Amino acid sequence: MAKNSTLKDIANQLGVSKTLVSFVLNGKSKEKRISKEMANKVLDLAAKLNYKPNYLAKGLRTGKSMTLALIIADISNPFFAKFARHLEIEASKYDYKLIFANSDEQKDKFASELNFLKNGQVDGFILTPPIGSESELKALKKEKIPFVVLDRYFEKVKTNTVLIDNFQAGFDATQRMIDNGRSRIAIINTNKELHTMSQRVSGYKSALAFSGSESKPELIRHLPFNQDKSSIMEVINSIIDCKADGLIFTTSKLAILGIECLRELDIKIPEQISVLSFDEMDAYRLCYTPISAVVQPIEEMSKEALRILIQMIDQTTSTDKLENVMIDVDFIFRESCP
Amino acid sequence: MAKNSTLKDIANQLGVSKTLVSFVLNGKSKEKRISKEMANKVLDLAAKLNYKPNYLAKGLRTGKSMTLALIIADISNPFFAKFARHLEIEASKYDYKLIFANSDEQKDKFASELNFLKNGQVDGFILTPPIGSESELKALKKEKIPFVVLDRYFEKVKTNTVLIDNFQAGFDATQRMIDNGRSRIAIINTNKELHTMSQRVSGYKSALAFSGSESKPELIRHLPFNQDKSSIMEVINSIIDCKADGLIFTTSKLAILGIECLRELDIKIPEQISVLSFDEMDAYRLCYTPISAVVQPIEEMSKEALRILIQMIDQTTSTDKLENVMIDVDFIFRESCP
DNA sequence: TTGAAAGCGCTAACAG
DNA sequence: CTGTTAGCGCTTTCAA
Repeated sequence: MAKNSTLKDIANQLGVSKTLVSFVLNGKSKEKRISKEMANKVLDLAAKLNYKPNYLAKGLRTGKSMTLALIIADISNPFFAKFARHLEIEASKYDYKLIFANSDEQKDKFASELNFLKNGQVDGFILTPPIGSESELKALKKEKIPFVVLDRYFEKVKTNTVLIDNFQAGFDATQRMIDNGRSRIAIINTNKELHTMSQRVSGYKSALAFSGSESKPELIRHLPFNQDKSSIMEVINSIIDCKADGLIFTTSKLAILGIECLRELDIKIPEQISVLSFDEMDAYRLCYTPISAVVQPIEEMSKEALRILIQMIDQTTSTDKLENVMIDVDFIFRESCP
Repeated sequence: MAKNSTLKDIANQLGVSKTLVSFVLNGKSKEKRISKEMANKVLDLAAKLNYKPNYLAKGLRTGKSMTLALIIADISNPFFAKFARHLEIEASKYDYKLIFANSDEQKDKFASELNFLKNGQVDGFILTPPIGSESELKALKKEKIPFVVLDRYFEKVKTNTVLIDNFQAGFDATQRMIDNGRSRIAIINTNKELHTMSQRVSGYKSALAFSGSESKPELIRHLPFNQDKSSIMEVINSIIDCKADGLIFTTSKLAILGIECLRELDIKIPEQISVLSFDEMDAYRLCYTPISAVVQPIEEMSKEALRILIQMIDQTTSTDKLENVMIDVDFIFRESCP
């Protein structure tokens, strides 16, 4: 690794002090009333030497590493990959770098990744913690480490959180099917221990109740975290036996696999069963099937999350004003079938 | 941000020196012949104080940040997301953290991201550089910064590189269609300036030549970087007019969109046109269409890339033995239709 | 077996 | 307007 030029190099070659160079290079020429010619000399030499500040040194001194960490379930899940994408764009706007790690939705892995990164190398965290991470979040709060929770909600610990109103989304989705004349609407869910997920089902139930019909247990199905196609096939067969005419998938992965199943069974969408999916339009685009969807505005959520996080970091020393903000970003309803 | 406990804290509380504590905590008790009881006292207190080494300080001192950077086209592209996933898993095995950035396949963005990260904060790079990044790579070499190029090949600059043999893959894919009795095989390509991409087409041509038939220009089509469905539709219509009976997509994005087009045109796969895609089985799985595919073993490629990179980093001071290794990872041929 | 001290590159009082 | 100095937390000679 070639040695980079340092502040000292510039200072020495110019016969001035490191302080002066530091001021100029940090844009404090005005503030510190440094002569224009001096400033220019410094700037020129810095450019010529291809000077790059050493962020380790800077960070060590200032206590800010200009690095954020993102701990998500799995970066290869397109939903999270899109978050990563937009978070990186936003972070770079603030001159922050982004480290990421995968928790695989496992509490222990999440905790160890988090712990590994809690060492002054990271100024703040963006997290989608797995079920049961309350104690980790509480620890972070106690340690006053800035973090924001994305697309997750923990009833027992107040945090800054960015998500859509999943209850409302579930309600609207169901209402829409009711409005379109569907009366036996099924819902297939997964990760029901996740608050956001259970809220979607609550919204569904509420919409049904609101319209006078009551929800039928045999049409409400929960699958474990790692669904394979055969388990979905089983559930779908069972809801078909129950004469479902509408079907809501609470995740796009469920939808993609589920639509494959419907195809294999020669069920027509939306004629025989009207289908709606949460999260993505991927299910629609990739399966080339006319369904509607509740879409999370990933870009906007990322922006909000980063805005809050940066604010928290900047406030760390001052008043702790920004506590426990819950940002409900509006979800988007995409229609593609009646 | 709560203040973490430091080496000094431990040293003071135990009435010993920082040196001693450092030795113990870095597992050098044996080597430095430190008494067992002393070592245990240090270890115990460190655990009690929840001591975490400050990586900024450590890095500043040792010149190693234990951080790698990944600069890819776009993390939200599933192909790259999978790389990110496996690279992170591998990196953490070596106790490395991973920063990522997106180049959007733009030379300038790539250069500026790279430049931003070249500051001692990063020990090495994993790169999929866009077309025209030769000078950046040369600069890295000159600066002796460890890096490995993934899934890209630059004829004009020798680097450590990990990729599949795209020529061979193109050859095999085509050969396979020929073996299955297809005689008018079309190929739709994109990013033809990318060496890996043009190699796929070269392999295709070579297989045709090898079998005695010559390649027909009207069946070889190149699309620009950002393809939309309408441009693909146009190309597909044209190759159908040319009576193609086989079709090779050189990327999975092309395949996914292309298969949608074929569906809309009511072309039967594989009866009317036999389809093969590069890169992923996503096209198959998601479109639920019987096609075959050349699959890149992302996990293995990631492992190789990281193995090489770590080796380079460790060797930085010693002999520069590891120069310009080209790892050809075996690709996988997945069959699903005759 | 252990400790003192220097220094990685940078910033920020404080002093002139 | 510019310089001196101390020190962030850690590793590493060198000395005891």
